[in-house]
Amino acid sequence: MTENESGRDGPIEIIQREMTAFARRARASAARMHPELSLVSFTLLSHLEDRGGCRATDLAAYYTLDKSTISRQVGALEKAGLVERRLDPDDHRVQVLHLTERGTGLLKGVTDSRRVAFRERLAGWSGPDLERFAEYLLRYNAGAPEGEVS
Amino acid sequence: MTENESGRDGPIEIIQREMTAFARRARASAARMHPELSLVSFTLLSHLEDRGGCRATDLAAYYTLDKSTISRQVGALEKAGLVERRLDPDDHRVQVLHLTERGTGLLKGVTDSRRVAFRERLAGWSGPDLERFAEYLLRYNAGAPEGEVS
DNA sequence: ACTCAATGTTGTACTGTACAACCATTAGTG
DNA sequence: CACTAATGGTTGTACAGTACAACATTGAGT
Repeated sequence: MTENESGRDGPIEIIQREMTAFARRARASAARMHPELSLVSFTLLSHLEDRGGCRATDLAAYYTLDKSTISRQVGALEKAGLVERRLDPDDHRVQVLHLTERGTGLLKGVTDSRRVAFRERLAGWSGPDLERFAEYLLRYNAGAPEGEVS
Repeated sequence: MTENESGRDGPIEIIQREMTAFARRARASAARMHPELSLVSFTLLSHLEDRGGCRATDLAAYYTLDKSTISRQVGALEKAGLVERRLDPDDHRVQVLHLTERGTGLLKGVTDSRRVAFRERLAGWSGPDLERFAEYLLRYNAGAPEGEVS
């Protein structure tokens, strides 16, 4: 092994820098595009839609966020009428969270316009390049350290 | 063009989701790894090192941050002894920012340990895959919307 | 010389987040 | 069964990061 691992450090440096750059911008960028739904809210709502409802604890575990953070986020989403809490009849500690109709609608709008933005941004890419890039990202994120599953 | 642009939407959806997931985690992840230097501080210090010193306004423009944000960030970095402000003799409005010795040292430490982390995370990747992934990320970020150059 | 632009700092406010203390409820054990 | 422990959630508090607007200082252009 050479000093920089046989030239692997070049690409690694770039990957590090570019992922970091992206991360630094993403929140603000998302906020500019969708002032009505932050990146965090968007992902929480998406998760709710994917799962067809889940508990606050599940969200906390999935996103590695504190339960208090989730509690307040969900509180805000509820106040905005995007989410509703249903008491679980079997376990009265639990509130099952569901998208409201309004939440579903807003999520759909934002999802669509995000898709359009990504489509535009990736417009010049060939099909195979898109597929490889997607695959690389999956692989990269799958290797996330302990407890950072998404 | 079919409804979903000839199957391009699959990968696009994945790219969107995975980039977003990464962005959501990056800050907290960086903070866990390096409690002594936030992701933002790290990038500011890096920029200073790259450029060999620059003005607060340059940082603000480069990172699309408000000048007040930069002012306070730099203030904190200065208080921590990582950065020093030198009055520009030609223009007394300007402070040229430079890494201190301590700043250089800390930056080096964090940079190294980040490199190690990324190396580990990408350990199973082939050379060509690393290169392609790096290339894709560059290309992707180069296509960032207006004013989001890094 | 006067006005205008550029550089920064400070006051204020909001979001996202964590941690710790707490309440309510359920589960496990002697 | 009764008590203790674990689980689910909320609330108090604190901090980082950020923006916007008002301001002070300094330099530039007519």
